Amino acid sequence: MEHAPWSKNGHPVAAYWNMGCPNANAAFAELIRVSRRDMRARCVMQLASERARHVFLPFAGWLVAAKVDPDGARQIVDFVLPGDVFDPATASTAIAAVDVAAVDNVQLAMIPRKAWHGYLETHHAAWALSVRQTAAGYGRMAERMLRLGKSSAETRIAYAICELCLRADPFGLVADRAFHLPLTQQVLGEYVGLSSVHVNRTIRAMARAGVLDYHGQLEVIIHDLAALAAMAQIDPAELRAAIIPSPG
Amino acid sequence: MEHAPWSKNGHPVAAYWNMGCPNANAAFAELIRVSRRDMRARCVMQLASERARHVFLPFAGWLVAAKVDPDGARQIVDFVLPGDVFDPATASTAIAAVDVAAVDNVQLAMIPRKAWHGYLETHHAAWALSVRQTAAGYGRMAERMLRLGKSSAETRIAYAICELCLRADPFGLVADRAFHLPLTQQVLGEYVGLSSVHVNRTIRAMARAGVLDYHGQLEVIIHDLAALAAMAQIDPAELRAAIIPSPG
DNA sequence: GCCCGCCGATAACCTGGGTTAACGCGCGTC
DNA sequence: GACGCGCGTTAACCCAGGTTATCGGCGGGC
Repeated sequence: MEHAPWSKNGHPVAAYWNMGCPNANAAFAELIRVSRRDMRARCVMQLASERARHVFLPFAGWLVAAKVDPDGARQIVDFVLPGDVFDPATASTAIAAVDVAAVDNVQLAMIPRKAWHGYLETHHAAWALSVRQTAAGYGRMAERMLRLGKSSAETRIAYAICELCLRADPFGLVADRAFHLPLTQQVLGEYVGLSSVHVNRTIRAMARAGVLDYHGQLEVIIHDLAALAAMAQIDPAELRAAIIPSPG
Repeated sequence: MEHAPWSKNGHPVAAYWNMGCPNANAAFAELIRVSRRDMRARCVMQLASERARHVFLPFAGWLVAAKVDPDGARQIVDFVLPGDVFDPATASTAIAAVDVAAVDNVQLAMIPRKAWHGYLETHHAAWALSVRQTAAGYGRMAERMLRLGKSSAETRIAYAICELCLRADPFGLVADRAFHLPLTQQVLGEYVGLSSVHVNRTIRAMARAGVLDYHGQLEVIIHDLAALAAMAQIDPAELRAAIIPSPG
């Protein structure tokens, strides 16, 4: 992993949010400069129902937005990938709806919410991108809710793999059909609403069926994309359009 | 139900979105005037993955945002209540993420998306309200996702009743603890991810336990709010803050 | 008036996935 | 090098909730 990627204008995340506008570039760089952080895996940065002070913008590594129920079971509401900006605020904007934590080691910016919203109000292209990101997040949650409510374990897991593969792709993390999810089976289970044991059963069965291959820590190789998409009950192109915020 | 409520300045939904500003008032009234509709129960106004042309603003009656899976099972992603503005667009903003349909008979405005977004850009208070509504919707989905993924039937249903009671309240539809949900048990099941049979089993058990009372078509009376909140695993005040977009 | 379709209510039966427990492996610590 | 711990893997058991079927009531259409 490269060193301090946000300091480089050429970093894909910076380019994504600057959108080539030198004016925005300076303002954005200043926002980042003062709010960059490194966090270790599992570090919790925001607790649900505490004050929401920052939006989160990872440059490298993944975050989770999650809720924990009284018995300690965790449901992951969404992953936050490099380039995504995540605002945990609820209706009463001072309070966070969810916990935010690092999945793996993360380089990110924790930007004060007011500063970020000020940036959006004065930089129209960034604002428009933010609107598309929000809509994309809504689309993802709708898709996942459908599967959480109605679908078999196989469908849920196949869908999660498709979704995360698509989302990981824009920043070139995916070579062909082989890619790395920085997730334990436990965490994947918290995402799709299954126990880690059943995640294991299901993934193994998919591997046995020749649909995909994987090695520890979810190093995934998709062998039969058509079959995987069928299990996930999606059309890859359509899902991409619904779920990936296109820049520009 | 009163006649053509949108034509009256005093209508609570209009007041909510005008926020007393006479300028906004006129612009808002014009938006509504040209886009108002009446729809019968179950009428579908938007199909997922078709072009998203309108935002939906009900004045009376409820809408659903839902997805249908290949076997025809429907998952309700969110309800749209009087005063809520719902934009079904995805990441590629031309396409809708979800179906939108009327739950019961509905009086609403179907406002062209561009016109609505233009209104928001030129009326700051309305824009701020819209941001809070979006955040509230996110908070609701996060809460419901937690329960879809992890919780028992009892918890899911108790939560749904609490949520819908809170949301129905702001427009004075709730007298004490008695209120009406315009839902069949089938529809409630599609909301919480349960079969209608199991919804019935669970609600009956709750009634037998003295927590609530109800009569056909979900005419609900809450007898023991504390017990219901405990089942739902919520604190009512906290949930309200997270989920209800306060005006102003 | 009759018919029909929708909804609530229940019972009987079945299964997908949770739970628990046990084992092996790789990695970091001391 | 020994130990501990997190993770993947598998097997055995069990139950919450799905499925199917049946019945009664109610409202709407003709």
